[in-house]
Amino acid sequence: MVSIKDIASDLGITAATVSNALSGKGRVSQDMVQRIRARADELGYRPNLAGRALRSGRTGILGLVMPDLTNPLFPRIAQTISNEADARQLGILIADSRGSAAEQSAALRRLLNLGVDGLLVVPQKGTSPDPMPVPVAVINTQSDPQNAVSADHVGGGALIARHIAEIGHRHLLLLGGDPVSEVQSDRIKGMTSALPADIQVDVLWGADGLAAVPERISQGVTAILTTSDLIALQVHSSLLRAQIPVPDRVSLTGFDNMSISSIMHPRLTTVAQNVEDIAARAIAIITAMIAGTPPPHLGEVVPMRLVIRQSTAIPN
Amino acid sequence: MVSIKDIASDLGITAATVSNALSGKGRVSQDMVQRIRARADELGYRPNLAGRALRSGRTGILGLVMPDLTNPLFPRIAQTISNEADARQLGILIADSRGSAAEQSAALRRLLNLGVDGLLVVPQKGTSPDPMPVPVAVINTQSDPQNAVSADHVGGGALIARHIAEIGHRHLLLLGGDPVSEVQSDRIKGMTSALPADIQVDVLWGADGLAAVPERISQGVTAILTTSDLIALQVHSSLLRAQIPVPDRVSLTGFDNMSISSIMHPRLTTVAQNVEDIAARAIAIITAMIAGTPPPHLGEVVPMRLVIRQSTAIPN
DNA sequence: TTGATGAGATTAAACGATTAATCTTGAGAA
DNA sequence: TTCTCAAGATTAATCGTTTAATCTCATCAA
Repeated sequence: MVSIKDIASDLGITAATVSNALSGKGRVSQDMVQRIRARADELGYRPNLAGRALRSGRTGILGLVMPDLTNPLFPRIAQTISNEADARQLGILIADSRGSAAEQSAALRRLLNLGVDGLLVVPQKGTSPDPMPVPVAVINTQSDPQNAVSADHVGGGALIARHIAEIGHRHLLLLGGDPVSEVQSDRIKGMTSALPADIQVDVLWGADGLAAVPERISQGVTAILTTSDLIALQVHSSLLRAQIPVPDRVSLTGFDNMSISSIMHPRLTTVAQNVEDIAARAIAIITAMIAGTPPPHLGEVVPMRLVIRQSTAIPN
Repeated sequence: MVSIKDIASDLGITAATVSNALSGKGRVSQDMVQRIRARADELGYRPNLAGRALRSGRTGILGLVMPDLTNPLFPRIAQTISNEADARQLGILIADSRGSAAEQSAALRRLLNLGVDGLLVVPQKGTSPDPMPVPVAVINTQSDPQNAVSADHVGGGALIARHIAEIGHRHLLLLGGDPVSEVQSDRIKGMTSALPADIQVDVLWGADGLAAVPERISQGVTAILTTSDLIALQVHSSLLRAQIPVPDRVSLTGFDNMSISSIMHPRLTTVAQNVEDIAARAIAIITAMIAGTPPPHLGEVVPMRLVIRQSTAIPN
């Protein structure tokens, strides 16, 4: 590998001048800068990050911890954050906290050992990351006091509930995966708080809730609002089995606009996160924290967008 | 951050002794080793990777390039590889090559700049990674001469085709996404080569193939074999729209045993990769290459496993 | 002529870990 | 007593980059 010294001895100058020229920091003549740049390109010079990290105390690598990479939402976030990081010459080490708070702590520790400058954490439901020796930015939801930036889950819940109310449904079932999840709780909260008082609302959670679906429909529920496209897919599957047509007999909504939601039949009405915006803000915040400058707009939430498809209809 | 020097001055010895004690390399008395270990733990010492990398020329970080993180198969592979790497004290930088060969080259370059010791590449369909200054292990399929390890896609195709033939289907439609993909071609190849000569087989690709599904069914096709669960889901969706029941009128199979395949209704008959085994072998191969020792079993394929569910049935 | 000034370069130290070479000490042998 | 030997430690250099401090000139003003 070609180092700064190779370029220097090649041009009969010292390493310091090369460093100054390439970083644009010291005083180097225009002419010299040109020649150094040209020679560096010719030799295919790539700065050695280890050397730089050792001197500067920064590795230029961020850690990203996600609760479950097999949930299609998270790879999308990871992908977007990676792109955003690339643009700033940063690397992203992705870790999966696989369902448990203990795994989350272990993942954080591993990333620290690898020398990350800062951490982006989408926390396990119901947990907060332990204090860390490097800056941490949490991506969760507004009810988490640690939240650095996130989608407006409350607002998203309100959007979809209002849509369902507007098209005439009067008896709803809200179905969440786990009330321990702040995100899902906020979504449910957003739904309930946006609904007029004359609408009857049942809230159920988890597998029990899923199992209760046919019964509730027989009791008059005409719309099922879930906190995730994955849950909606499961509901849809159980409705198919029970021969209950969507949306003719019951309307169904998801959350997060995953790719399956537009492949399903009927295509699913859902709410989309502005993943790009969230990723950009998260990176902006963590880089500011690392640089020691005041991070912009801590705790801000990014509006969600209602995506109306064929799984919701006027009740009959 | 506490360094080796802190421990040394703390115990009134030199850094070299601490390094020797912790790595078990030089000659250090048992007693001294004990004391150094104890003090290191107390102070919460974590080796600085930049220092080590600078001296040793190794960063302990591998790059993993995948074609599309939003395809649920790849996060699963990434997750498994990360786990395997963790166990060996290695870090994994994940990059997404997002659908194009150009993106793939760019991703490889970025990972190189970040100083990875080696690369694991699941290549874009129809491409081979450019030659690299660090070892590269390709995870693709047996027809790729560069393949270091992969699932036995041909064998997997044979498994599922044989199953369909055995339960009595005599007119099949094989549906692939893109013939340029070596993986998908091998799967189709495996299917066709395993089928008896008296079975009628149509092979179609892409969106045109998908559109032709109802027509082919009217021409007597009783089973549709796809090269991906995602394609199967799309087929299923179009069959639903056309009111063609699965598996009563037509059997349907996928590939890769993604999580959606067991959520769908009917649950999808598919073929599973042994992702853990592939990940373990891939890491073993790349670490051997990096160490300069001969890599074990280059080009081996890992058997796939048939997963029979409710989307396939005896034709009527 | 002397001094001040500043552009343009160099020197040297530092970051943390590793390791070959060297030094110190005590024990045992002759 | 002197010599040998090895265990147990230290010394010093090295990896590549950055940067504060310093040096060398040429230019220009007084």
